[in-house]
Amino acid sequence: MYEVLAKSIREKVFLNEDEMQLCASFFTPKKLRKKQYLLQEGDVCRYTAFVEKGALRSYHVDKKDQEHLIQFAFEGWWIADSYSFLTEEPSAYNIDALEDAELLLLTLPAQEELLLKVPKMERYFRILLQKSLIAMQRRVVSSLSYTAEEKYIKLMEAYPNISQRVAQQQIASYLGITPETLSRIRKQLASGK
Amino acid sequence: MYEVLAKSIREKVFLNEDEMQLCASFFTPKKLRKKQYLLQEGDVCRYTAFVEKGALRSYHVDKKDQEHLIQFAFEGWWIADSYSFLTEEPSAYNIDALEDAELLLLTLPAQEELLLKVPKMERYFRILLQKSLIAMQRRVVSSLSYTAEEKYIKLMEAYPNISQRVAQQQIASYLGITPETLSRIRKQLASGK
DNA sequence: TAATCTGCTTGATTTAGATCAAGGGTATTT
DNA sequence: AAATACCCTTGATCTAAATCAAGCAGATTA
Repeated sequence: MYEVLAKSIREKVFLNEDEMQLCASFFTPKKLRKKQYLLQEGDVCRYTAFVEKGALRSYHVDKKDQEHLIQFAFEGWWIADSYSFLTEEPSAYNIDALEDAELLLLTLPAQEELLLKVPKMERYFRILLQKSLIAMQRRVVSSLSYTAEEKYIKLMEAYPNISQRVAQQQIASYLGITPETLSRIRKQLASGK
Repeated sequence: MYEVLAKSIREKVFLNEDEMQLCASFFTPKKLRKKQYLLQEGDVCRYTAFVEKGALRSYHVDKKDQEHLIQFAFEGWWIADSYSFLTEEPSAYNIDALEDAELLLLTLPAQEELLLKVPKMERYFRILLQKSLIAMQRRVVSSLSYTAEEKYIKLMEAYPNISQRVAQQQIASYLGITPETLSRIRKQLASGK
């Protein structure tokens, strides 16, 4: 159950077996069925979730009822609404499972105690956040600088297997375009290059 | 010279005077004139900069020579191209001063040593990154979910004084719209609401 | 097996915002 | 004080992508 997490941690900091065990003890395992919510708009985000298996997404629903995908999370990734998690204010986002999933949940008090007992984990989270920030920043640049087609190509280069895991409408939502536009782009790329 | 930094640190972690002094010793002060570069595209980003005074921006120039503003940085903020800083690969971005500025620079080796000598700073940087990530995420949601006008209104709500500090074209670039469109939006909002 | 969903495609039309172009005001430079 | 640069505004036109609308194939359910 904790292999993926242990691997994620060991890539960034050195923990001995005891520390790793202690660390694991702060997490609660949870299984999620496809389409099941981990977080619904209006609720406080009580967990940061580590994905051991499966796939989740976080998304925002605008006033025209359109979904906008904020983040995918596959094996080895974390997902949450950090703002709601930290402030305990109701979330404006939703998180649900795109596939059946196995998660390891960490509450805010558990995280705080974990960081007290295993201070090396400060480093783990710092490095993690650094990487997330770089990815987010890249996405901002992408949304500012590129056309729909360029954004799609860049996404496919960065995550070549993503189209095997998630529906095209999810990818369209992530890119900030409509499924129709994505379909036309793919047609265009498939034909005359 | 280090007051703003010391305040930023004390808001997040407790350091005694000695630790604070030690901490400060890893930074190099630097003054930048308006329009002067801190980082140019193609160079490796050798510093993360803490802004003690003044204002900077990071931006990307696309193939049509258009600038896209990634981030503003005023007093108390950090700025860098984290990707280039961490990987030592050439940066795709530029950073320059919007106003004369006073910076405190931290190189990667200096940061590493700082974190070794003052491990509490892991926590400082973690908290900092958490906040940056939340802000970035909000920006992604904004770019996916809102119209130009809504994005502008939200920016003004979040940073009411920004228009006194930076030119409208910079704000337009940050929002991902043209200066013409921003001008029209402002006219619209000023008149009949 | 038929029936209802769900996801994808394709076509016609619309639209938000971009682009192109010009003019005016206010700093900054000479 | 003139010259130059920079920034903002306004108008006319264009365009990438959205919206609206159908139809179809594969999966799920009855």
